[in-house]
Amino acid sequence: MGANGREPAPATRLLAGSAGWLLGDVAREVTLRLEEALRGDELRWRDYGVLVILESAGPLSQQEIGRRLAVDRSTMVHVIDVLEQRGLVARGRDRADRRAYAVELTGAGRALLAEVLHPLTDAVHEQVLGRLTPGERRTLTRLLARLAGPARDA
Amino acid sequence: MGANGREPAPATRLLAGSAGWLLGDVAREVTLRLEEALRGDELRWRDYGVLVILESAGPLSQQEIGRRLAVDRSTMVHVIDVLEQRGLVARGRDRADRRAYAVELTGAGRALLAEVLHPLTDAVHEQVLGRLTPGERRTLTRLLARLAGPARDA
DNA sequence: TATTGTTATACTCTATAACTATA
DNA sequence: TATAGTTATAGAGTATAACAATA
Repeated sequence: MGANGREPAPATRLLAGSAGWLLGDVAREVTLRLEEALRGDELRWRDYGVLVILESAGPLSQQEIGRRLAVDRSTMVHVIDVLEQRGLVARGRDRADRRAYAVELTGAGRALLAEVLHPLTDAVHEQVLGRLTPGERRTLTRLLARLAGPARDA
Repeated sequence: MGANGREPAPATRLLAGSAGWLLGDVAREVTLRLEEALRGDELRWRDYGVLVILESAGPLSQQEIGRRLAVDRSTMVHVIDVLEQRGLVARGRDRADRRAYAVELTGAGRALLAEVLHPLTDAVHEQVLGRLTPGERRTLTRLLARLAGPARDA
């Protein structure tokens, strides 16, 4: 009898009007479609985040990965457990600090990203952004990049 | 020891680059700031959504409100309980269907929206969008409005 | 004394199922 | 028989606190 799959935020399409609300609406749609797309591989948005971080930042401790995702280290234990059981990451030891793991992508993890996950998310972005012309898209990207910068207070 | 307040989505600023990821980053920042701003009035994003929906769509049943927010009716019971206890909404009876409530804004609810909550969210939007010139902002709004339309599949 | 990973535990959020009163 | 609201309950998700190994 549920109305939800397992979405993070409510779908308040009613509030639209200003750029702020529209932003939320569009982003929510992207997120929902991404979660939906990843479901086929039994991955959550967060799992994908771990893999992408490891791909771009090499071996990291569990705590460091959690810090970048705003997830507690105690929560990371299970997240990494699952990814390790699926053979997508491996817990190596950090030779400089034997308390910490050096979590790294396996070949399988790297391949899954390149062959499945990245194309999947590209496709989702394409579905949503495809309504714009290439020129409009460049404009949008430029404006959003201005907004996405660091510290910005009124 | 937590890394979170109670955010919905992880903060993966690392993935930025394309419009799709930037969109998520900016929207996440808006959401975090909104939750933060509403915390002062001990309201969650969802509570605000209920009030806004009632403001724009008049008295509605709990189930209908839940449908618009993608929240189950069993969950709505407590949401409305709290808002009612705070005197922001009232459970009237739907005279056409005595099974259903006709939940409506009270004067206090309407006043809180007008005097506190709407200004608050406007301020948050201003903080994030304020980096753009008025012209850029109009452009952004126009582009997002194109994206926020209904059904759009590749 | 501080930190990484771990575990046990508790708390929050939300849905499912069963119940009631209506329809 | 079906529906709105309610309640009890269960599950997912995630944090806090305490512990072992290491720094």
